[in-house]
Amino acid sequence: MARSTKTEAQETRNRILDAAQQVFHARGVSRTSLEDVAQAADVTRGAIYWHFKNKGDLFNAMSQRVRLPLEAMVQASGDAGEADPMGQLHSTLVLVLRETALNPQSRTVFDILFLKCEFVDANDPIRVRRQEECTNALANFERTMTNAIARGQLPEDLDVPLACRALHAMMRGLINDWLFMPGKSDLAGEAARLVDACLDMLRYAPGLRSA
Amino acid sequence: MARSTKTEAQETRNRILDAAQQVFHARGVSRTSLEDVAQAADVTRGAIYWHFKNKGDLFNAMSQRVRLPLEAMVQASGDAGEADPMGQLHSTLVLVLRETALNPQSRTVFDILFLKCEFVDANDPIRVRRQEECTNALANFERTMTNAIARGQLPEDLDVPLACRALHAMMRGLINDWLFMPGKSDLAGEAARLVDACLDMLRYAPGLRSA
DNA sequence: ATAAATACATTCATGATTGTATGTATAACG
DNA sequence: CGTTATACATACAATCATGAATGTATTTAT
Repeated sequence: MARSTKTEAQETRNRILDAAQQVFHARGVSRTSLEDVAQAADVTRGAIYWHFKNKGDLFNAMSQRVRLPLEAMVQASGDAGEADPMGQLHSTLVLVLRETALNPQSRTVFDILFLKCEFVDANDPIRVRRQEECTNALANFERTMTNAIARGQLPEDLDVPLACRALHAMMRGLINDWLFMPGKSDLAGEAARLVDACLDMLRYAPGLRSA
Repeated sequence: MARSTKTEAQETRNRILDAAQQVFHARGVSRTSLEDVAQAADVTRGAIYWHFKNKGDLFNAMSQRVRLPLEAMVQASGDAGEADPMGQLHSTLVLVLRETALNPQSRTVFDILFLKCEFVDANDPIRVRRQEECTNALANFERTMTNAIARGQLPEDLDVPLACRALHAMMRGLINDWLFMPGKSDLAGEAARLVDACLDMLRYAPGLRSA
């Protein structure tokens, strides 16, 4: 009924974000009203409208919480001075898969992003952000691969842009398939071998060489 | 205002399906009301409720129109008696990618299925159907690969289930990435080389061999 | 200590959708 | 040629979600 201190306000803000995450996951984004979120967070809609502009703003804040750290991880792996670029890439990709599979919060948010929300128009800020993420990941892959070529870890005639797209597709497909068919595979357990296979593809697939 | 002949009724039914496809694509599934669909089809909601039980039923019918033919294609490629299983698999996968990229109706429906609808609960009939499709595709891949191994086209110690998952992930990822970042790559043009790369991975990647 | 800003709760007006119920002109059928 | 089922259109009731407006008890700053 009243005003709380600033730290308490941050707590309620986090409670709202947690509640949104849970309810979005359970009911899908478009089907959940802010009233649903409010009840799950044990506040009223007034509190939500105080902290966030609207549902889109809330959704955005929720997804950023999980995606920013991962984005940073991928970013860090694109260091052009890395002495063992393929080894670094390998451990980063495995980490991403394992984080997806084992960290409940990451899994939940990815589940929402992949299966429980709609990307309507091309200018949807959330979609634009994810596209930027993709572009970023591709750029990091490209840096890593050219570095790997320079150090003899990848063939010189590798078609780098094509290889980057193939690698990215594989990673996204793995996460997508695992989320879509839960319990049908052990992503965390197979992560290392799957990433091995991806990187082997870069090394050995004639189809990825330049014409 | 009145009753039309049976063939005319089928026409209106198709008009409704076309309209649904278009409006779902433009506005996203959950944001489009049946009134929107009705206007786009130049009928009233009464017509929609006559032909379909509700929005979910309409959505289901719309997606089946496109997916059934593709499913049949993949199914046909899983023939255990095929003399050149890898060649057959190659042309089928290329066909799927090209169909996705070049057939506007396929592209639109896939765009809806991948980006513009929500898969809420595990028992959602549409989701169950897609899961069945995946399981089916994986089973076909498995038949093809064991056949290919028998004919010396793939290494004997290939970890077939893992390889199937890798292949499926790659295909889904390619389609997903292309839909998500339209205009950033030429899926149809690169289809053959990308599929080459996938199948090369099966042939040459040590990471996909059994331990 | 007082004024002002804060962190919410409550209330209200409005619009949007849904499913159903009912009306109706006509095609199909015997 | 009359009846019946069909293929819709129209009308209705009920629910729900949104956003803004307003109220209010503190907290913070001065």
